[in-house]
Amino acid sequence: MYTKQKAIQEAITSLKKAIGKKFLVTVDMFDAPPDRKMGDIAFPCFELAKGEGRNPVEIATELAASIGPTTFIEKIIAVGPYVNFHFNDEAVFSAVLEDVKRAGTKYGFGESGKDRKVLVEYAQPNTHKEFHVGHIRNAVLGQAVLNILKVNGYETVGAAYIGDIGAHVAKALWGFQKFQGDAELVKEDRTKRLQEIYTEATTYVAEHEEAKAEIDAVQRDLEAREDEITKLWKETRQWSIQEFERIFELLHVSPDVWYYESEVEEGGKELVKKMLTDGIAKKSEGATIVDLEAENLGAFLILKTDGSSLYATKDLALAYKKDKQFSPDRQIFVVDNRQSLYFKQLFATLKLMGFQEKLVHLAYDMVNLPEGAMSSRAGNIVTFNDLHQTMVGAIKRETAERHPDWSEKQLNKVAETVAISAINFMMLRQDPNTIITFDMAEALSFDGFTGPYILYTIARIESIKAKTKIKPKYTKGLLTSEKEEALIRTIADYPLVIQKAGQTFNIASIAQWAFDTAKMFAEYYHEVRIVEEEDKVGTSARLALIDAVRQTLDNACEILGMETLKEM
RNA sequence: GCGGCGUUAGCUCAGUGGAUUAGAGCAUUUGUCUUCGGAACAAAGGGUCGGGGGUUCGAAUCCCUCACGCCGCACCA
Repeated sequence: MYTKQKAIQEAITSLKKAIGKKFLVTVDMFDAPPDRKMGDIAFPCFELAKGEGRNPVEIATELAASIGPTTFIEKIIAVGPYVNFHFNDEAVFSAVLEDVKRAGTKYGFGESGKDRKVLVEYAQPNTHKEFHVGHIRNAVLGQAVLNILKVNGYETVGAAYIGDIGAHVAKALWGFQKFQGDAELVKEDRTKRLQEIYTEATTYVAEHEEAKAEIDAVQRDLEAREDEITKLWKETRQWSIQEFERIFELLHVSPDVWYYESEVEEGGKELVKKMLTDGIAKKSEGATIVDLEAENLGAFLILKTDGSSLYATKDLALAYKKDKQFSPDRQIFVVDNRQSLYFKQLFATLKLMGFQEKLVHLAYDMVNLPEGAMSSRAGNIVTFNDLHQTMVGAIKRETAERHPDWSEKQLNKVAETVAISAINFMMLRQDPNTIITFDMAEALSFDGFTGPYILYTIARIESIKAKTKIKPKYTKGLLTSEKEEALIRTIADYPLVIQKAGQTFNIASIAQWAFDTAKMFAEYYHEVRIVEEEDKVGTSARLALIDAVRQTLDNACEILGMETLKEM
């Protein structure tokens, strides 16, 4: 347990003693007072008063008067219907800095997920199409969820699930044979070319009705694993997969296991057969469905009339496959919110089948362009490569101006790191349930609420540390300015932010915390001279503080998939 | 038609288990800096929290209703 949590426990113990057994005080009842001057934590008395049929203001006054100071709490004052607890700054400050020093890269880690195992499915791009900014949101969000669970003590499994089969693949392969043939294709261009072919094929089909039958034939041949088309499928599929591996690595997205739709298709069909025998599924209008009318979820289609599989066919099989391989307590599906009904149906069906694990659909909204939704069929998409290259280019130019003496290699490394921090932060700073309107001009601005601003803060602290020989060491009573206290408090808050995010998956709150903290440091830096060679004790204390800021920011960046830098 | 989500400053977004004059970033205007990195800091202007009604001492936040937008509702994924 970290200092602030300990302090809250002290407040709980005191309150319990004062109230007695008639009312249970818990951690999540505490609020933050609107103004720090009013106290560090507040206990609202509304609920307690309601139970006793009394005035909350009166109760607050009584409670405050009957509670005495403890190790971390020095004053207890009633303000209206709230009992406000003021921390003992000296005790809390040194304990917080000690926490960070002791835990280091693990500061903020908790154990709320101890002995529980969660599997997160995310990163589900389709092969034969390009990876675009919408896929980035999915992959980066899923990875952050995985990270926050890990940090809270859960055992985790991250699962990518690749759409490597189905109608879109058939169309792409048909298009490849028709438009590409044996023409030369260099390695760097091949996935981009696949996307072009897909778009071209879509346009062609719209104008040539007869092409549809040809594509259907390709799909049949493919499902029958006919030699020639299977060879082309395997080859082109591999291009996409290699590209995904490259992109994931750049984004710090690292699934533990990769599943493919092609490997669960057959198992899914068998499962449907069994469901028919068991009476869970039935035939309807030639297709196979699960009747979920009783739960107001309509009919859930699990096999097409022609006996070919659907997304649902494969998802049913995949749920069991994950279970067999990892037996998690919970499966989380990071999939866009258009799929909300689908997942309700899928989960209801699995429940009917006796599936035990807790299932959660973590929905997120789309990434749109200023002119509207992206469509890979129409080809108006911003791909990862477009965004990445534009960003790296812009950052490299800016970095070169700042560091004319740097080598090409150094410039590339820094531009790469800053670009990814900007991309990941952009995707994570906003509530998942809201549309991100992607604007390239805005994406290329690195001021304010952005990843580079956070990285810049860390680089600055590193730079200050590197310029003095004085070692960081906190001495009680030396950090008393308003900004210094604010910084220590935000560091003290961090473990609670992490714990809460582990329960709510509110990754944006971590991004917000990181920005607020970086902002506080910038204000402090402009107000106070940190290194004063003639004041060794004071400098030591300030260095201890800013190093704790750096460490905590670093830890937050790790969760957000942002690598940090000593110079940029 | 039914259901889900959304509507807060010019733009992009926080805040929604009811606490003071509703916050941030960008943009605009004006400043700061011979000193630890200006991807910085300070300040100003800018808001009937979509409309209406209700509950409450008190509502952006809870309830009802209307409007607008996006999405979903059987053989796509």
